Amino acid sequence: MDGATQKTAAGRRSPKRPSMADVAAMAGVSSQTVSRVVNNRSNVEEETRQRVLSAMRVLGYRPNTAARALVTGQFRTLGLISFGLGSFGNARTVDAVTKAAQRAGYTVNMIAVESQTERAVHEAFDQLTVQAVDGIVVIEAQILDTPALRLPPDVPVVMADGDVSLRHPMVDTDQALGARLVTRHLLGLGHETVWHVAGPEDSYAARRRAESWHATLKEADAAVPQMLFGDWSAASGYEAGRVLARRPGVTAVFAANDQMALGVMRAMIQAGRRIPDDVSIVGFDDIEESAYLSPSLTTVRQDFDVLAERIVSLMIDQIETGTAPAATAFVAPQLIVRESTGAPPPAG
Amino acid sequence: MDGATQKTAAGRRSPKRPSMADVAAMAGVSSQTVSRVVNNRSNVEEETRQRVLSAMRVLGYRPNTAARALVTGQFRTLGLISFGLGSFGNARTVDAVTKAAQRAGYTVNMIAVESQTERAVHEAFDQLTVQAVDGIVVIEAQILDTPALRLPPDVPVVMADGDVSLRHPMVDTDQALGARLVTRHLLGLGHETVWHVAGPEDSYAARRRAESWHATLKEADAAVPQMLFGDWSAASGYEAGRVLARRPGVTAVFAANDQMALGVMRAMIQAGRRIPDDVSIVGFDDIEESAYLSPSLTTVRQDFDVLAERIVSLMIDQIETGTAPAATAFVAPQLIVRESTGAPPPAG
DNA sequence: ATGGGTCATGTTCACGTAAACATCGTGCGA
DNA sequence: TCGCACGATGTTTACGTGAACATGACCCAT
Repeated sequence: MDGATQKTAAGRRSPKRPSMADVAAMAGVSSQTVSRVVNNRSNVEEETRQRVLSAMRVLGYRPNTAARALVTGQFRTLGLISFGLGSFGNARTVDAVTKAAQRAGYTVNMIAVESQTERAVHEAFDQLTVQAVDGIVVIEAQILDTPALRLPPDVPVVMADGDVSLRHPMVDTDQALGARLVTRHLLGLGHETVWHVAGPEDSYAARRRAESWHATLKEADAAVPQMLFGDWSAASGYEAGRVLARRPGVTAVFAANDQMALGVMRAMIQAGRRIPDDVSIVGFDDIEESAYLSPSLTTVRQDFDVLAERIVSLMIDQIETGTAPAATAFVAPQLIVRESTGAPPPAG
Repeated sequence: MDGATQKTAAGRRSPKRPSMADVAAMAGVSSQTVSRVVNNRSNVEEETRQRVLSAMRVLGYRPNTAARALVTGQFRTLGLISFGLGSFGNARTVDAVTKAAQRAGYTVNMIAVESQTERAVHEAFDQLTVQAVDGIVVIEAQILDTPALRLPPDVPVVMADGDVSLRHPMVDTDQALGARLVTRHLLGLGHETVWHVAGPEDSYAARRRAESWHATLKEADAAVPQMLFGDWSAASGYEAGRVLARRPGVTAVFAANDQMALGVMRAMIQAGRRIPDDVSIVGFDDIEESAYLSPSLTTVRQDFDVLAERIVSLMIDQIETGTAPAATAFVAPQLIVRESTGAPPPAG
């Protein structure tokens, strides 16, 4: 808790880990030669290399990251900031980024911002810069909206789900395309218009989906009904669904994610509406459950693996070249048509 | 890709970060005094401390983790190993552990093992020990079953979902209690017996749930039907559900997680069975969706936050005392009764 | 044959921090 | 009044690595 406690916290590892010097002594070479072997330099004679390698094996040598980082200034670690793994999209993104980073030889350091109070956000970033990272991936860029948040100017940043106006490279699913596919699909089935249950107002992804839904309706000369807002949760979708169920003439609902869609479905079913006979419902994300609901849910599938690959490669470019590419990359999503959508009821 | 590339990867941060020496110079003290201020030592005069603090602020000083770790041998970082965030339980556990670790001043370094081949597991652990961590949390202890995997003997380990036989402290939900609650609930409703769709055979959690289901049936003198196996996915639950739907007399099914329960539900509904009138179905996990299914799903809720708190505190105990408590802690889960369970059909 | 270039290897040093030890002043008890 | 303990601060050093530079052997072209 205080200074004294920290002093006792030294956690002695009894048999001191072997260092390069130990390996060098056993192999009968200088520690610099060991360093060359460890780093795969070309200018080491094969026989020497083998001798060093076997000494390393015998002693169980592991390079000391701290010492290496101290010298090179690199940590081969990425920081990852989000509001947590609660939402499907976040969890999938974090999972995919972690795996992509691993493939590139980087480790991922996770930071969860528990609330968007200025203090919480600051603490998270402090922890990350005090901690050793070569770059920061921001999963939900609204975090950056915190007033007076100054990112350390010398750390590369890549955003997933951000806004072009923020001065960092961004990689995201083409949310607008996804929403357009949904809206056109429903209009194409004969629905006069499409209602929308949007995600929270401060989410860039939610905003882009809503804007595109709006634009697509206008393009098609369809009426643009009042939009409802949720917070991504099934509970909020359920609330919105109860409102929509009371409204006659609602034949098609586009929820901004699958969980809200599920809530809408339940509210509709409870109100006696059949899906898709009376109402068509579409989600966004394609969570694993969606294919097994009854009826199964029409939705939009994002390619998180491609997304993550791009994020990581953009990140590593920045780290290795030291320059910030102003790139903004969009990954195309895919409409998955299932049982929850169909033609509007004839009365319609 | 090769050595030469790494050499150019030096990523120069133009304006060198200030070090303790810089702060010391500006404040007119020795760098050791700066160190004392940074570490909150008591023996620094208040006026001096203020002078140092203001110099730190002016220069934007941040302690260098690598240098500190090199000296202290501590990183204030926990390694977290799992198969990824694909499953709900994993994602929730990782999320909660991250947040708990953060509260304790630790950062979390995630490693995903992509497959359980010996090579993949080894790579993951190598990355983690090369990387700097003070301890390792293993989310799915089957990872440790990999033959010839030698954990570095000097790194503290805590398992979530492991087996007592493995020589590490473990913290887990009381899976046996959860399964017993489910089985008793169904028997109490009048079902003659309960069928079980288990998780994969190599999962300790799945095994404990299955064993407890079995034992509870025997205690009640109920017949113990043949157990089916899934892989946690809704798809595998669906397959199992199709098998069960063909079988007359199946009135109650306990699936080892909610996603498989969902698959079973869909198969039953497709086969024309009504839930819960004809068949009762129970899951495990209480994923967010379960409350909003139609019918909503009876399930078992795990307390991931308590779990994570215990994991982290056990971890930190080990790190700070250097000793491994042989503790095994179980966290009690809770049965959540919803619409998917009811009395068996009168035909019986 | 001799000088310059190349390759394997060794030596020295810096990175930024905290521990261990040294120094200096100050106050207090005998 | 003297000596000693204690508190504030400074000095030296180790931590493990990789960069820069140094050394020596050997080869090839003139």
